[in-house]
Amino acid sequence: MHAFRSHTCAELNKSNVGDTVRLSGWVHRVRDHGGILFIDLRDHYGMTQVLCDPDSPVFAEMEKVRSEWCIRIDGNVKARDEDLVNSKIPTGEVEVFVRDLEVLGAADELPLMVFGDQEYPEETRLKYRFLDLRREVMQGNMKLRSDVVMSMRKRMWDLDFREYQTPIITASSPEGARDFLVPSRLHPGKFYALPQAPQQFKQLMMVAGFDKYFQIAPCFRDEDPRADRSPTDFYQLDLEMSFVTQQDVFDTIQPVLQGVFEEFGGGRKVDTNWAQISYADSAKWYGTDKPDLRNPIKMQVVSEHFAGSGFAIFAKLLEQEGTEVRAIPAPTGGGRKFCDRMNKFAQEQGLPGMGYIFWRDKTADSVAQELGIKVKEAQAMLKSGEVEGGMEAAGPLAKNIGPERTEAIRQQLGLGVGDAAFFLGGKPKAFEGVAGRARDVIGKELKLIDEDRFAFAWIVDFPIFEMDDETGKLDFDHNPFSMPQGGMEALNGDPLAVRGWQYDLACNGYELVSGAIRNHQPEIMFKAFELAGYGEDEVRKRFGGMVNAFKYGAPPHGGCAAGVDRIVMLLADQQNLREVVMFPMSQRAEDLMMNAPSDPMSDQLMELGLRVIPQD
RNA sequence: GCGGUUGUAGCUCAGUUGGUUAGAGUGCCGGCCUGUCACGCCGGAGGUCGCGGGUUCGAGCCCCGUCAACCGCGCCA
Repeated sequence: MHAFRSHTCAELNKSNVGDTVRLSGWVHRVRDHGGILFIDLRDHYGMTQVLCDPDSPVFAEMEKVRSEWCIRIDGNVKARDEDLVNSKIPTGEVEVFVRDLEVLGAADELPLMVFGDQEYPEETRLKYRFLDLRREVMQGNMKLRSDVVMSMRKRMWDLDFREYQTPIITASSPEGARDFLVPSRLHPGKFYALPQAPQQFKQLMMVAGFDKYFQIAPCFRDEDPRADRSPTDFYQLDLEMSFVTQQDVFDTIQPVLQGVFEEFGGGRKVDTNWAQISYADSAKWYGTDKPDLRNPIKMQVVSEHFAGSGFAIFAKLLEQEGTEVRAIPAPTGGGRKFCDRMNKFAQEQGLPGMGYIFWRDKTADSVAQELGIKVKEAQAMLKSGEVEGGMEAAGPLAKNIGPERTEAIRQQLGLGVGDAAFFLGGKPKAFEGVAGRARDVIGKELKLIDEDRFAFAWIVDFPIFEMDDETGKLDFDHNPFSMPQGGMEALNGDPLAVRGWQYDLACNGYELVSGAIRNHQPEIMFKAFELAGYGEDEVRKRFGGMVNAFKYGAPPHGGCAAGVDRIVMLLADQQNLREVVMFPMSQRAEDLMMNAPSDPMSDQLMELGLRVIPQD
């Protein structure tokens, strides 16, 4: 017999009754009845109940094993009586009577239990990741991740893409995120960098004529983390193709991702029509470039109703250049308590507040006020129909701007009794972010979001440049490698008006994909960099390899990269990336299990010609 | 760098207006138990209430500072 097992813990069934078997696994749970002892033995594949009584030669030893010990047992497969079958596990019709036991690895008292669904603090889970990973949910998440990656690979191969590896140690690229630097021993004082993405390499592959490239590529960025952003490294389904337009890239990647979501989405609805929304519209309607389109709320500009109105704050504001007032409609949000809570939310987010109007059935209070009569009389008149009921607008804003403007707003937003609308004013850049987050919160609180759906949209027409408000300097808004729409001609006009062949894919409020048709013409590239304040020498120094390559017959090309971790996170229905990463860093970019980062040995530093500046 | 939340037994948590010896569940140790599958019953050990300072007759609780974890902002071509 094999040294460790004849079967896995998921394999045995009625057909094995009478067999002598050998199983290895972990002690999931012990139920000791004195004269009889049950142990659930678990491995990667499943669970088998093994048992023991004083007839077994190893009964005394079996009584000593505890949760999460790794053991090997030999025994006989027995059928369970009909009333003892456990229908919860596939092996529930049988059990194994233990005749021999070998403790392969005993376990100390556990810092976290594998059994059960107790929640544990991240710190504990990360420090004892190997235990955390033994839990059923985590085993499932990791298997899902592996399956998703396999499916992506297969789908890409089926589209005639091939997977090529690119360097992990490369040159620092000055644009974009912060690089991880790697000191060079052979060139003391010089540094390599880990790639933020294989961006330049994949473009060089296109110049080299490979036509269709993809890679499940590790990317390294030294940026502060978020729940949906790993602080050190993450994986992308990276792809690039030659002789394509933006639409070609969309038509290529959509079936791949849609297919993956359909395959692993557990029956949740997957959008088949992916809208294309301009960056400007997305900002206006949703306050973000990665809108959650499961949320039906669409913001609207309502400046005209406030200009010159009795609401002085907005009326005055609108006299300034570049300002506007936007409304966030909130269907079913028509209650003072909810509106006040949202106003408070805006204040917590750093805005002065968020005005609101809500619509309700006319109350006796307001009829009484209007007619100068007692509330009781008003009640009676409403009831008898003497006074017409109907709808009224409530909230301080409605009073200030008067009934006509209020009604015009209501009609524009298409709202009715029981609904509310929130208003934000100023320069869009200053309030858009908060508006977007408010839209999320409103959608969640009012349960307007269809949780059972993956909602996709391409966000297109990103601006190439942005103006730094403080310095007044132009800089790249996104990435400097994108082709401006309109080419050289466009760059000779107003740079802030130039849009790029550049796009993101938004899904349920996450940016899942980012990409572009690349700028493969050196003159256009130099011009773009020049506008952003980088001279030709500078560009040659920083991107020399690629610029040089573009002088030798560069094909038009483009592509994108999809965030593998985020895709798996959505599929696994998790809110945090760490749930789908085998060995993630903590929020402070530390590996609590491996103890990284750590102090270097002094001879390591010596060899590299480095000295560490002490931090007080 | 900034803001929010949290920090009490190995683990998950409760702890009232500041008031006697800080509790529960689970795990651990011991005892009983031959059909459990979240086994049950009895007993026991286990605490720098994150850390430092302050207010008070008295602090787990109030104040100040600090550390850590997480969430968010800035940042993320």
